[in-house]
Amino acid sequence: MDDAQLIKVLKALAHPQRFRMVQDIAAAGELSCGQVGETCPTSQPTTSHHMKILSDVGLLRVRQDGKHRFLSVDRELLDRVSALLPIRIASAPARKPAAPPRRQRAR
Amino acid sequence: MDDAQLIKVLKALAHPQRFRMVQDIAAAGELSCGQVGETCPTSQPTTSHHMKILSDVGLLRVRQDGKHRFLSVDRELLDRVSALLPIRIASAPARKPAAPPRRQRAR
DNA sequence: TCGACATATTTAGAAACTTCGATATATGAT
DNA sequence: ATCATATATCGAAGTTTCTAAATATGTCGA
Repeated sequence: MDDAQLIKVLKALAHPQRFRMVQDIAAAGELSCGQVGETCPTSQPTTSHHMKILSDVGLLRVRQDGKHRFLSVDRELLDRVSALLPIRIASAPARKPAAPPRRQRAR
Repeated sequence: MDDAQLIKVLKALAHPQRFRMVQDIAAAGELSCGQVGETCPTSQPTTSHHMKILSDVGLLRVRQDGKHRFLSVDRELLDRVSALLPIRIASAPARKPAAPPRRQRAR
């Protein structure tokens, strides 16, 4: 997983409602979309939209069963993100001055 | 640190430029605002804006020295966030249906 | 005090995000 | 086939975030 992907996962989690959805699904092990919606204060389309964001980055797995879609949390991905975060920040290569299109004064 | 604060830190990190700034500062140990700006493709006000967001959530420490402000990464906070993330998601209490202002059908 | 440098704030427009109502699609039951 | 349920998509309004130009603030040295 590269930095860009890591950042996408962080962004997906950095929203109160999505964070709670992940918590709820993790607590239950597996929930249908409708069950997740029951604890959400927002409309069904909004809930669906957030679930898409979470599954797009891989945090949620989707299993279809009849007319239901059951969601579960990919804990392995979550753990990988958690473990990677400090590493990616601590051991990034030092970078030298980038592009010149800038207004800052060099010393 | 409660969930809301955790989410704020994640949100602060979930931006490519801010993430890189943290990486650069961590790699150098300490950098002045101007030095950070040298590797940023954006204007000085924008860079300053992002630094404020990062320091507001506590990810960056600021030390003033003369006319320079030196930034360093609070690795302890970063480690705490990293360690807390899977825990907060894995061990959140199960929640039952919330407020009724919803359009979703109960089963 | 004045001038130069380093950083912050204000202002404003563009872009992205969130949300919802309406509607569409898919699946199982009758 | 038709209908009801479950979920997704579309379109648009409201809000927030990002960005930069202009300006302000603060600090040092002369």
